[in-house]
Order: sequence, then C-alpha cells, then structure tokens
Amino acid sequence: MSVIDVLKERGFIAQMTHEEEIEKLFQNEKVTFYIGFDPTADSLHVGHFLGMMVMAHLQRAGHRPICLIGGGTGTVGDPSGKTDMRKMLTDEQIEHNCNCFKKQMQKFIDFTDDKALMMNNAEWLLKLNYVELLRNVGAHFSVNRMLAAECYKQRMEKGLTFLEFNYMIMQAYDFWELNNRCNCKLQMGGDDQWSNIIAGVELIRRKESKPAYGLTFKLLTTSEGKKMGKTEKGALWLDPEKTSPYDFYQYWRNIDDADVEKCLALLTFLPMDEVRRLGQFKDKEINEAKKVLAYEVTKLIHNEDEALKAKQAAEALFGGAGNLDNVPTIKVAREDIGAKILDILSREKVFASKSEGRRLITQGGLSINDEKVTDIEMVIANELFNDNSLLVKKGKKNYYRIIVES
RNA sequence: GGAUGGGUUCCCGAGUGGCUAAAGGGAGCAGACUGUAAAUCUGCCGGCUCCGCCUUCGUUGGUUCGAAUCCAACCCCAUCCA
Repeated sequence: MSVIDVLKERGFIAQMTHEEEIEKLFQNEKVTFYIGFDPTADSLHVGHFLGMMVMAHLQRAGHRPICLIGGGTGTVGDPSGKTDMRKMLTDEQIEHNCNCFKKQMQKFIDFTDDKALMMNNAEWLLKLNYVELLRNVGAHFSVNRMLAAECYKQRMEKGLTFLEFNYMIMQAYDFWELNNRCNCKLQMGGDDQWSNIIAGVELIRRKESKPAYGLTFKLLTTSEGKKMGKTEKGALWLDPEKTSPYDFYQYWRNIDDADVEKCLALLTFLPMDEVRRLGQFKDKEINEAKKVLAYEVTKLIHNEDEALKAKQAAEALFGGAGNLDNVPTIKVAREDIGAKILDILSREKVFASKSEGRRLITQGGLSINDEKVTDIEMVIANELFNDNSLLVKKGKKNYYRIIVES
C-alpha cells in the first residue's frame, strides 16, 4: 500500500491537483515536499498538528518534509478564511515565534541527517526587489482569476487590503523557490490553502515547465463542522506551558462520540484495524476508545511519562482510585489558612473574577473534598486538609489539588 | 478629496434623552439527566468591599438635573463618485 493510500485510508486527504501522478511520484522516488506554518503565535496548536502528522507519515515512508516557517509571509498575514485583517506582528515577535515552532516540531519530526528540513521564508522574501518580482512573477498572475479564488470571496465583501492580496503571490513564490533550491515538488496544507497552493503549482509549471503538485488535507473539525481545538481557555496549545498535558489529555478524553474514530485515524499512529475496532464501540464502551485516544495523542505531543501522569490523574479523579499526585496542583502559603476560599481561588485564577466565583458557589458549582460549598464566606480551615492536601472541584470536571507550602 | 451609511458589552445584533449594565440570538459557565459524550430542560452570563457602589456603548470635548441616545471635532470601516 502506498503512503498516499495510507493517508487516504486514514482520512487525511481533501484535494489533490493530479491524483494519479502524485501516487506515481511517491512510488517512484523520494519526494521532497513542504508545508508552511505561519508564526502567528508563540506555540503550535492542534490546527498545526494535522499537518505534522502528515509529515510524519510521509517521513516514515522515506520521503523528505520541509517545514517552512513563514517568517516573511507572517509579516503580511493570510486572508484565507479570515473575516478581518490580522493584526500585524513585529519582527521580534515573529522571530521569537519561529524559534518556538522549531523546538516543538523537532520533537515530532526527525531533522537529523537532512531527513527533514526547516526553513524560513524570511530568508528570501525579505530580500525581494519589488520591480523585479513584478516582472518575474507578477506577470504570471491574473488578477481576474485571483479575485475569483475561494479564499478571497469572503474578503471581497468585507474588504481586502493590497497587502493581504499579495499573500498568495508570496506563497506561490515560496514554492517556486523551494522547487529551485531543494527540488521540492509538492506543497501540502490545510484545505483552506487550496487556492494558495494551486497558485504555486501553476507558477512552477509556467516558469519551469516542470511538474509540481499540490495536496490539501481536511481541516480538523468536529462532527458539527466547528474547528476543533477550542477550549474555554482559548486554543489547545502544544506547548505544555500554555496547555498542561493534563488539560490536553482531558480535551481528547472529552471529545464527541462521533469524532472518536476520525481522531484516532488522524492523530495517532495506531493501525487502522485497531482504529476501526475502537470506533465500533457504542454507548459507555466508547469511553475506552476515548481513553486510548487521549493517551496516544498526549504521548505523541508530550511524552509517554506525561501521558501516563495525565491518565493517572484522570483515573484518580474520575475513577475514584489511585493517588492524586499528578492532579493539577495549586500551592498556597501557610498564612492563607483562615482566608476565604473565594479570595484564594480568585487569586489563583481558578475563578476569572470574584463575581464568577460567587456565582459558581451560589449555583452549587464548587465542591471541596466532594462536598458542595454552600457558603460564599467559607474559609480554608485546617480540618479540610488530609495529608496536607485538599481537593477542589469547579463545575463538573475541573479539579484542583491545593497543598500548603511549608 | 466628495457623497451616503455605519462603529453598542466575547461574537452577531436591538436600542435614538431618564423605566438601560443596555432586548434578542450565538458562544461560554453552572444545575438536573448521563457515559468525564451528545441532545434536552433550568439558571447565570461587566467589575467590586454585592440589598449598595464603580466602569462600559469608536476617541475627545460640549449641551443637560440626567446621554449609548443631542451637538462639535477627530479616528476607523463599508458603498458609490474622483
């Protein structure tokens, strides 16, 4: 079975420019391909995860991925799928973000011995000469066609700046550049990148009279079509400082029944037989599949040790067994004993504000050691601690262990 | 540069002098039901020293006992014209 078949079977692929030729390409040679990542934040998030999985699959099959960090394009901002213009980032921010991306990708993709490359398009884009670019590249783009592109449709109504309009051209230029530099023949990306990818494919075919290909993978959406990876705290980050492994684990543990099989196929390396077997589970049983999903995904993004800890914490909290050592913990000082629980938990950001804390308690949404807190004025008393720790539950499933720092 | 319309709380969107912390919807949160799921029902949904007070309706000034609502200037957005 070819890698492309594997990707198809697992449900990655959305569109391909030349399906048969791409399949042949992967059978006949070691293919260099690239995926671009815009450094809009200082961490990758689940949205990027899918692309990384694709790279990993292809790398395992002996092909060579290029991670292209958009240090240059990031200064412009991709208008695809955005209703509003993106905020512009400063050069320092972009550089910082690029470095963060790099670190995270290295955990996931093997960059030794040039088995994968990491590049930054700032390297060539920032040097471009405007008039030269217009003559070399601009001549190959039809504004009429660009305006008809899906990715600009929304923005045609809302307004699109010339700056953003050029994003497509820059991305096409990237592909051309990589084609020249590293014989990169294929660009991949999320399905929202389709127009941008085609632009590059066509540019290479025109300039070089050489074949170039494009492939998009499906966006990671829930069964309801919403983007996956949104949490109450914002995006689901891959950086443990921004989203703890425990929260990360819990996100997948709590996923919709309908999305379990899809996620197992896309976000883990479990064999498809196993994925299908787990996907068959119904009702209560499907929780077993969710546990596998959560564990596997956490293991990939963080590591086995963190995945295990997250799993243990979850089992201790929800299964009622095991020790609580790995539960998210808040340390308080000795002099906090006697203070109001409301004050301490607001200070520790368990509540967004005191008002929210009050509301929560009034509505019966806060428990300490499994007993509902009914008194807003309740204080943290010594008797509440067993073994120096106390368990707070906010809402249905947010747990915090509080320990006193000695 | 000119004309017109518009900028309201996380998002959409009502509101044209006091009854407005501001309708309605979405998102979110909590409770019930459950399987740490979905659906459904109920409540909440600016902040605080919370039966009271403070801050918010593009910005800054002004009119008024009182302004998101009226006036002025400015900024931004959309559409048409140049």
